[in-house]
Amino acid sequence: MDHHKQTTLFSVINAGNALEEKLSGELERIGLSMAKYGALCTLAAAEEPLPLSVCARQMTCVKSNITQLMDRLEKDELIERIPDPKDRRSVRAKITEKGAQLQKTGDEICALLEAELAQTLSAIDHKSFRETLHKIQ
Amino acid sequence: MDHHKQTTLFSVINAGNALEEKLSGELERIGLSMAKYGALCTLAAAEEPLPLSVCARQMTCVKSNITQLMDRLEKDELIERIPDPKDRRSVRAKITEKGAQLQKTGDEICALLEAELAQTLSAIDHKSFRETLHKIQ
DNA sequence: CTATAATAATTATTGTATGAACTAAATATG
DNA sequence: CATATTTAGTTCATACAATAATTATTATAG
Repeated sequence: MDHHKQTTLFSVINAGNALEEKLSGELERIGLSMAKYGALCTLAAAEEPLPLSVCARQMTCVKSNITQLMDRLEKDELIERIPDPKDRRSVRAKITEKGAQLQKTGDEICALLEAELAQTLSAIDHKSFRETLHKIQ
Repeated sequence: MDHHKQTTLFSVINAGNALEEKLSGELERIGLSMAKYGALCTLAAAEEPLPLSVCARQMTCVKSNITQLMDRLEKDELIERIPDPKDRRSVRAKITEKGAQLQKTGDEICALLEAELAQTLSAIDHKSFRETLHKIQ
């Protein structure tokens, strides 16, 4: 869904969306969406199964979203839900071997896009560009 | 749904998402979403009712998406569907007075955010920043 | 002219995201 | 200790975006 305003505001928004679409197109070929890949990254970085509420906090989304996302990831056998004996309210998401492998493949795809982007932007100072963008968040 | 990779790729994606979220939060206060505002902008710029397929093309999204979006806009009385006597397959979306007014209010919100962004980025050359971002799309 | 193609829009299904209402369990407070 | 509050997760309703399949109409080819 594109917008066509010639402003810096929409330049940033459209550039972000264009890259997101490109990345999500690549991820799709290995059966991942941005949401699934993001969840797998969070779980892979954690090195221990995370409570779903922690996932929601780290991924800055609401709990109900995580519930559904984990449902889909579980159906794909990329994670499994395990009960937490310390807190019987809590459910922890544990990344499977299959999930960990797919996450790594996703990282490789990101690295390729990052390299491609570096080419596109070769004329400018990446670090200052990134710092500028970071001000926006 | 945030991602946390420290790359230029995700700097652009996250910056775009941050601005989009900010804008959509402001638009929400006048009852608009990004999708609704985008459709109203397209129709307001056209100065004549547009066939839904033309809307889909201009907004780079699929027709089924437009069908649903126009359903919601029609329920809000921001557009109305009118039949096309020239081609009985075609349905044209006509922006209402209420829709046109809301679209203008949306433009004002965008202008405020653009000004705010200009402040944030005051140290850099906006034009070259925009051109850099434009390479990405 | 008739059979076939292409086009316009809708419906149905799925994925992603949010918020509200709910259940169960843990924690805090009187 | 009993009650109230908070926290964890799910379910439900809604919005938005995409795909595939369907219907209706128009255009094209033989």
